[in-house]
Amino acid sequence: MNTSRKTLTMADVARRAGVSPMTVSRAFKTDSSVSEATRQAILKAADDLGYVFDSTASNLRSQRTDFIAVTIPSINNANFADTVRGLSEGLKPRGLQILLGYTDYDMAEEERLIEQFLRRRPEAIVVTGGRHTPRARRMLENAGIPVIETWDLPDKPIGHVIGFSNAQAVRGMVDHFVAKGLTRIAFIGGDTTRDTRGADRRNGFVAAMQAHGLDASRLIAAGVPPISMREGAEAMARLLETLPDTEAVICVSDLSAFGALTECQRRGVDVPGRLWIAGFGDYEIAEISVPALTTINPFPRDIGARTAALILDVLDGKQDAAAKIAISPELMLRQSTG
Amino acid sequence: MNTSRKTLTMADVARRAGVSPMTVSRAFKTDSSVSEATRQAILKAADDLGYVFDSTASNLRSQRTDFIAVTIPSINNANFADTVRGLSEGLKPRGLQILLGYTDYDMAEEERLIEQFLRRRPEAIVVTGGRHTPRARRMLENAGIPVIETWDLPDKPIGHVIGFSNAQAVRGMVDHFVAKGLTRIAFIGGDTTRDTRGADRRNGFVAAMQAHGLDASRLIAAGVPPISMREGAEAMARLLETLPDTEAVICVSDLSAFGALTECQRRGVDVPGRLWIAGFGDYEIAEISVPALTTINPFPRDIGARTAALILDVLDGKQDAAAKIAISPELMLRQSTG
DNA sequence: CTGAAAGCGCTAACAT
DNA sequence: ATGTTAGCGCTTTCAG
Repeated sequence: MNTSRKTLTMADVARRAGVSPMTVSRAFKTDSSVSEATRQAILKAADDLGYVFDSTASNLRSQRTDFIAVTIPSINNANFADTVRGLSEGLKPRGLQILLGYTDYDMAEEERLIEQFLRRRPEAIVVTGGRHTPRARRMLENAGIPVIETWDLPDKPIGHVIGFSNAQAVRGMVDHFVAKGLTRIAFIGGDTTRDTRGADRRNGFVAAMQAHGLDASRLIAAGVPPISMREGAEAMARLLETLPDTEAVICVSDLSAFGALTECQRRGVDVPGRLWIAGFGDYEIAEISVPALTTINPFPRDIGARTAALILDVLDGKQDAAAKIAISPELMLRQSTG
Repeated sequence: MNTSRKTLTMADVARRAGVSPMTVSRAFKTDSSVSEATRQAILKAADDLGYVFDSTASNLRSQRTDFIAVTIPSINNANFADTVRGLSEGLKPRGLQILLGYTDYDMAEEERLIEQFLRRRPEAIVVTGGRHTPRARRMLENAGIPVIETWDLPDKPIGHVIGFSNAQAVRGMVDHFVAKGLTRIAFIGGDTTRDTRGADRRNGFVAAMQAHGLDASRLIAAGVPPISMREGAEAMARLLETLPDTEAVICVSDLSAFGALTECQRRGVDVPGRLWIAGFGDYEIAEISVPALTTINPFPRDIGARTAALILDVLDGKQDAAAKIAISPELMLRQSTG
């Protein structure tokens, strides 16, 4: 590792290539007007010297960073990872780089992250969810860059929105169960103070049950979000002990649903024979587990891909009004529910 | 969204607070010498105006970005996510921010990413694995910043190393199976050209089998890494059809191992009664699936935490020699292997 | 504890 | 197609 060499600048490259620094600068931009011979000579000189372009200087002078700031609740979540992948693939052709941070499902942490990110002068900022601390909201409103809220359809969006109603998605599942003749339906979710999307799903469950005139009190709290497989299993154990006549369980995510399923397997409770189980997210495990899990697919990758496309349009000036793009989650019926 | 307001600078804040820009600069640094009254007045003025500190200018002038560049093979992998979490938690107290990129298990993509990252002038760079393209290697060697290779123990490290031998970890599992009297052992892995750690695991399997004088040819290629649960299931289907007398299968990861297990469940093949299955990574699913999966825990979070600690030491000048920290993966014996 | 001057390395703007 | 000049918004450095 070479730690001693002094920093090389474009002036060094220019001297070696026998041109001005400005020409070096142009040679490093693909689209600019430099003769091909000159460009090759410059790139060769740069390579010989071991010059590395300095973005920090470029960023300041050009007032462009080519960063897109993105906050997600957790880095360890296949759904959000898919969204980031969709985003990243859409942005890469334009040389935009993602500045990724995770909030741990904590709005105070989100606020801190947003502040840090805005100081880095990103071209746009993407946040997960439509609820924020007042200060975070103010910072986003005044950021002077495109703001995109995802994974939700907030009533009062800050800027652009690409998402779906978590409550309504769960309602569709409840409606399906009720149509199949079930009435004793439970919900396994996390502490509602943290994961606002999880809370929205739970609220959707309660509202849907009440709309059908059914008991909406079979609610099992599984701990602090994100709910793990283990916590799903523990919640299922409690459900089986306290409300053994339950006919179906909707879990806040596929991970907790799978955990719940394994608890049934350990106890010899037949799924779907004695109990139906459903999740949320359409993680790979839902498709492959035995039995396969009924779930809701919110198309995480599409959310990312469409967010990327929107950002490019906005930066190109092709989109001036605030966009509101509603994703339609799909109910995926599988063996775990009959 | 306010898109029109012109950019505010420290000079604006200084004017409003009745001080010089330099004092404003000091007020924004926690440790600097400004009277508390002045600092409060300045922060209030900044808040009133809606001023947001500009890191791009700070970065250029101070020649510090507080970025730590990190490349991982995939963003959608719980093991790497845990490493990033450990890293991030260790770096946060010092205000260091992770610049995260994923290579898709592709060394050419890694090279591109490293080049992009180095232009951003990070304080250090962390890469996953110890194999790189020649050019990537050269860039890292000449970067002039600490380089940490993780998740591997390369023969010729570039700088610091924090990891383990993937081959040796698998060897330990083979040894265990052989000690239990098994001889017909198979390996399910991906195309070996991409995932070098996966290839190392496969090589470790072959070497261990040969060391025991056993047939090492029961190798099922499951496709392009990363191997999904579904691909694990498909590989198991092929294994059961072509080599039905196999007694145990070691899979390149827990995800493929779980997929393989589900295929056995669909076919009524008893695990561990007729066949043993083991994975790698100690993902949550290995612990909770029924039967629980035998696996190897490489302590991903520790890798991240120790990498963070090392970076802080190096930046503080407390560590000058290249560190080589060997993690000892642990064999986790569970129901899927007897 | 506070201020003035200078400059980090690049590129916008204007020449030629 | 290439060069010159100036300056992006901070912070280093030196004074007081």
